Amino acid sequence: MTFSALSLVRADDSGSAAERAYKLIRQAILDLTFLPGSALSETALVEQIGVSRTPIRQALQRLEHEQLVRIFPQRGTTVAPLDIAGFREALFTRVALEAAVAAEAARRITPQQCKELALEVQAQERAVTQGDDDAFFRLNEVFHRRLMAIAGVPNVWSAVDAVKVHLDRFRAGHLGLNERYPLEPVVEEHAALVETLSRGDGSAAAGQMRAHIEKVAPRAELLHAQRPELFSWPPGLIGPARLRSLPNR
Amino acid sequence: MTFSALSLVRADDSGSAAERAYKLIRQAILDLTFLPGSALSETALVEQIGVSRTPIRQALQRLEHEQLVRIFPQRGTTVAPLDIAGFREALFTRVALEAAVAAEAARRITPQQCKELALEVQAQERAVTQGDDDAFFRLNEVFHRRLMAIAGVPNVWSAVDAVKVHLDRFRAGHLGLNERYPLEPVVEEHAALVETLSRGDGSAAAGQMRAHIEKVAPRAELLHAQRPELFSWPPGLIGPARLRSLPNR
DNA sequence: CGCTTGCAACTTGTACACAAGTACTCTAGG
DNA sequence: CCTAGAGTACTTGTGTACAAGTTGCAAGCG
Repeated sequence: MTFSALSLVRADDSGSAAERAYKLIRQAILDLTFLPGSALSETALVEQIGVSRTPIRQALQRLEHEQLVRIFPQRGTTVAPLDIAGFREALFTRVALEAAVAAEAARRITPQQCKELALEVQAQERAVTQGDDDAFFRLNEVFHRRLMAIAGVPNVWSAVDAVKVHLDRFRAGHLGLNERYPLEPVVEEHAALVETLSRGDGSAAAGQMRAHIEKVAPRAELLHAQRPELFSWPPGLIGPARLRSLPNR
Repeated sequence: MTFSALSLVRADDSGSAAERAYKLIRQAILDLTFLPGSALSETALVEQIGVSRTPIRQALQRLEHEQLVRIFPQRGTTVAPLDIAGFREALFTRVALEAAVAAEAARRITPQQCKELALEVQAQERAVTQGDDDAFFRLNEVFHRRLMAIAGVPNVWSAVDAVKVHLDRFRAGHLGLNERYPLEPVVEEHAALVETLSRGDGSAAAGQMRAHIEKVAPRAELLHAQRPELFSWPPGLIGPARLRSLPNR
């Protein structure tokens, strides 16, 4: 196809060509424009995105590092299939980090910061009431990052971010399913967490955070039942048997 | 200089040129062949390593992703200085993850696995007795990875590995200091941990692991006092004032 | 009919030339 | 002597040609 499904997503010309390519390909993988298991041709991406192979390759290598694609030297590049084991491990990682953050935040938080967090939760509530899911997800991310700043470890977010994509891949929005994940309880849990933090109860805050994040756990099996084809290597492309026979990296 | 300090390290011709360049540059940064804060010229690395700019650039971008170098577009690339705040956050991250792993491992471990762990600890003891520090560090890594496998989350190691380098940079071996970090207590802590795991006491195991890893905490301030020049941008190269005036990324 | 072998069409990996942008220096003018 | 400005020598970013390797098919042979 000459017309690019990618450039229709958004004509974002900010940043370097490599950065643009990275964001476009990443978004296309997350919203299933590129299906898990399908082959990614560098030359095809060159035509679709409109930059040369160099920035394309930079983008693909970043994506391989976060395990969204898999590069087989001299053979091809594919979108990584959804993976339940990977989901479980990403969840474990995020829970461990954010529970520790919550505990530390409870020790350090100031009354002023409590008020600010409460205001953020109110903003989240408004977004949910208005049905603006995208706005809520942004505010949700801000909220979790703020807790890390309060705990004095703002850069722990980068560690969370590295695994978060493997949880977000299972979001219904990305999968084109109609089932809307109910957001009201999420806001309530945030409010309860702020209350616990204000009491300075670290271990309770950690427990609440753990439960809060683990609420997404059922998604994996649910979607595995609904869309099993997204969890395996499709036949006819780069054969999984052949690839698995050479388990590089 | 025409002669390469890098190629003298080891003539490793395995893997792709990019992989080779990555390992060589990374090792050179860790053992202070390339000093923190110093400029890294791509063309100079081309001559030293003997590959073209393309794999060099791939390596530098990987290193930037793990925050060992910093790339300033159109200006230059520098080795990241040592950073106490980064050390603290890396420590926080590793402690949170490994404590959670220890707790989960305590729930899942089998008697057979207990015996295997005990054997590993004995091997560690032998390495320490023989003064083979490198062997011990390898066995230490194997031990921590084994716990993750037992806990059912083997890939959590990649998250630990991503921050571990910012702890290892502070190791005396890398810094060329004579102070030898006493390894005997480390082995004892491992033995005690295995004993706790065999009892299935998750919360005790988590606490022991936390204390075990946090033992390295004093390193940061200690070395900051001894080698403060490694913690800031040296003057005369790419000036920190100018760089900081354009805080991109 | 089944197997082997060689060719053709892909893939990613590497090298290199050039483009775009920055910083330092030297010179000319006040 | 000091300052402003242009030029030069760097830097990283990008495009592109070519090298190395793999897959699949198809023709030929036993």
